[in-house]
Amino acid sequence: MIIAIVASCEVHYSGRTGSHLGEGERLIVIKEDGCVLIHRSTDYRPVNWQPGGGIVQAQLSKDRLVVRAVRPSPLESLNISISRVDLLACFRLIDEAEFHLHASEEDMQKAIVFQPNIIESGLEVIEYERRVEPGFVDIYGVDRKGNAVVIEIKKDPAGVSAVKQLAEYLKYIQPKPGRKLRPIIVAPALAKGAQTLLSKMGFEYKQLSLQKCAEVLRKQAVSERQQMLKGWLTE
Amino acid sequence: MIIAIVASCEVHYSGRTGSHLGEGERLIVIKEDGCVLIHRSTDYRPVNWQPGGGIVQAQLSKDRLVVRAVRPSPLESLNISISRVDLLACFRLIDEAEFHLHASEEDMQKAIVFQPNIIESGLEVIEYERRVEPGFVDIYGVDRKGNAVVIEIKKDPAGVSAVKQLAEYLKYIQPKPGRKLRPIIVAPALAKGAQTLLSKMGFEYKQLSLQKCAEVLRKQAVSERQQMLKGWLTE
DNA sequence: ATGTTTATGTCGCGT
DNA sequence: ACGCGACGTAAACAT
Repeated sequence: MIIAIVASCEVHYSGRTGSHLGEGERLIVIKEDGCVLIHRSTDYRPVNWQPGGGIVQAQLSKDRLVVRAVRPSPLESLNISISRVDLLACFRLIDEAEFHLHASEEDMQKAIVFQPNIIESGLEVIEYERRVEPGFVDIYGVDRKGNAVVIEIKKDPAGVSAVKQLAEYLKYIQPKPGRKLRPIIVAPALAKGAQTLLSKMGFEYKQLSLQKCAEVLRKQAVSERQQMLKGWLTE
Repeated sequence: MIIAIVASCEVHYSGRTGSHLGEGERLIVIKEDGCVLIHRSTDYRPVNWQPGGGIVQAQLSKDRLVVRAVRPSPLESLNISISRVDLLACFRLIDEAEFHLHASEEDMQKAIVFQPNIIESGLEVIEYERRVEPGFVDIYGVDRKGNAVVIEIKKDPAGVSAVKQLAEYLKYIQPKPGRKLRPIIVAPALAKGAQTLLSKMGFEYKQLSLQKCAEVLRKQAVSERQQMLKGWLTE
């Protein structure tokens, strides 16, 4: 259930701080979890609001309709005093769809840590977020032949700056004697000028999409859930 | 102008990261600054959105209405594919009112600077936002007996972290020889564990409400207006 | 255009 | 309940 109201109203807020908004026309939205939004004709953010979880009540007082939303902790209350209603629409929204946010850079890292073979067969991850002087190396590992692998992950097309960043890290990393050091850029794509510098530096590039990582993480979530179940069953 | 649409739709977002939301009924709001909000039947935050400033366009494609909102920088686009519209309402909201947010932490500081006796009679403010190594001391002053007073202001109930922050500042402040240094926490209330640490450190606590500060600032505004009038009259 | 700080930030997670 | 960190944080402000 969701209620959308277009009305002329006055708004008072009092809680962590306080606010007042004089009479004017706004869009008021009240949702079934008790959250309340008051939107003016511009701005992404509501001018006043109340997060869900609290109590919402309405009462007729003199010639105004007063809607009050109170949150217990932290104690704060929102008062909407309505003088005229131009639209009042209630809808029971039928919406069973799952919302899916694709992998961010951190998720790409998690996916590689969980399943290093999405980069290359035989790769083993030794460490991630390894501290080096200028920052953190995303992933540090060893390939099938024992060579050191240093991976820089980008969720956006990797540009010249990504290559330079990786080059910077390499100054502080020494492979074991007799072992090669393989710097690899992992990203969904290579940006315009990056290929040239990449070749010049002798770095490798491995294409990896956000979708692929999301897939791996879904599998991981499933397997973790199964492990948990197994744990309960054997107790 | 504000457009409120209740419709069954599918949403794709692509930009800094990506998301997908399958078919379902939602409330879509499009405002005159080009911002777009997609709300489900719960949650304070929209499930998908686009901040204002970009381009919003709509087109009929086969048997679906596609609304597309693109932001140039960072480049990201929101695609809403609508299969059925249950409500479409447009309003030119007449709303000239000023929004006023009162007494934030900064206003508390202003109130104390303008009228130090709300903290304690005889207090004089020497400096505010005084730079010390780890940050800024909210207020630095001298009490009636010539002791140095260092005030840390919190608009929320002051917790352990506030006490620690004040303690940190003290390391960098030396009172004149023979004078005491009085660290004071000013806040509307003390949070749970703060009292213990406060006593241990030997700090003081002065209760000050946002309402009180708002009152002081109102008086100040009035007196400033009177000063200004007086100035005009004597010109 | 880019970086830094604030927010009635909100939200989720661990203690 | 509190503390801490992440967020498609967004927005304001300074550089």
